[in-house]
Amino acid sequence: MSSRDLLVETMSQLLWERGYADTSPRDVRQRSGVGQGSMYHHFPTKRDLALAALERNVADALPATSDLDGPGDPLARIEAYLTRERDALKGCKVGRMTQDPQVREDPVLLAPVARAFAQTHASWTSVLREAIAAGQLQDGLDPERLARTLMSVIQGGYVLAIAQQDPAPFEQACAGAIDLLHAAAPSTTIPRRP
Amino acid sequence: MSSRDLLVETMSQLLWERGYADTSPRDVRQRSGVGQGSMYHHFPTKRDLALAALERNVADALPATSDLDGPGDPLARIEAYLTRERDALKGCKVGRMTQDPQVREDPVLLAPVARAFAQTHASWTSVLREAIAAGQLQDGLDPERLARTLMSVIQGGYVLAIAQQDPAPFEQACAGAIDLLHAAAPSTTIPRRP
DNA sequence: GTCTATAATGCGATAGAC
DNA sequence: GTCTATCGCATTATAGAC
Repeated sequence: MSSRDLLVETMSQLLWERGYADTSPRDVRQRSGVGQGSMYHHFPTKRDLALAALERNVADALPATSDLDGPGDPLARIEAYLTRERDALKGCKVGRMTQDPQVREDPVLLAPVARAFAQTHASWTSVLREAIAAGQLQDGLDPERLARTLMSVIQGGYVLAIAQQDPAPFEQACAGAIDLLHAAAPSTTIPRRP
Repeated sequence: MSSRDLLVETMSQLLWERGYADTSPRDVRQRSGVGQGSMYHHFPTKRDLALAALERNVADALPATSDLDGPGDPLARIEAYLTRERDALKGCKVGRMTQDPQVREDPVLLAPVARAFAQTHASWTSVLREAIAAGQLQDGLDPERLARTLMSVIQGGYVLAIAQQDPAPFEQACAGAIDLLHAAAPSTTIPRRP
């Protein structure tokens, strides 16, 4: 593995574990074993390295949405995505970045994060639209809104899990969302004949 | 206002705006105008000051749950809480702390955060139980789970809003949650007589 | 590309006078 | 309680040889 790739890989890990503000170039050097000179040759500033690492983290995280995009029963895809194995105590490597002021205030650093969420929102909207069309969810529900709701359940679930130092709240949040989706199925009772 | 209170107040703001790692004792001094000697007299370390400020932020944030606890129609209280005016781009002053490794890894600093979430969860569970008992939500929904789900919607909504630098995703996430709750009302159609 | 040396600035605190 | 002075170390680089 080239020094360059090693630096990006290491910074990606550290951004996930510690965030931007709390990760120093020295941390990256020590964990990666790459020397000072090499590091500043490939990446003139910490920000440059962080940008590359952030893009890598986004590229890492997005394939998970293939659960949503893939073919098959829409509601089943939604449930598969919501029950997918996740390390709740580590949080989301993309969502995490929104809490780092130096990332959030820097349009260039924030851009990959915004793109990732926009794309995920599109996938969610699409599968929800399908579920409504298939009669699995009540007509009249707004797929774009619901997409925001379900994305939030995941992102917020991480927060609850870390606060309690226990993955259970994350799992309960997702399970509760699935319960709600089931409860929002169109009624199957047949209205009394007029 | 005493120097001590001024320090706590200022640290509270900075923890909300910038987090723990990215806030230095010097930042606190400069914004508060309190001198070095005073500061280290009242708070021997940055961590001591942060703990006091964190407890203040928790005390600030909890009264909002009175929307949930208060008397009246349970579902209306839920909707009131979910549509309450919030500055989505600033995020949650309590939830934010879960993303600071130095807070999350320090049981003493994390404790007030965990307590706040536990208490909020209790309020949510209680109002949801009432809503189910009142026939506003389908019987068989689990109030504890649903409480996690709705708390997550709020916490995650902040993440989406910051990622897009736009409060709309937050509002949509909450609106979508309300839509889902309405869709999860018990069916009012009368089943065909057997 | 990688190395070692150097440096300005900030961080988080301590010391001791008033 | 508040002030000023000082401190050792980390951060975020830069310089220039190899």
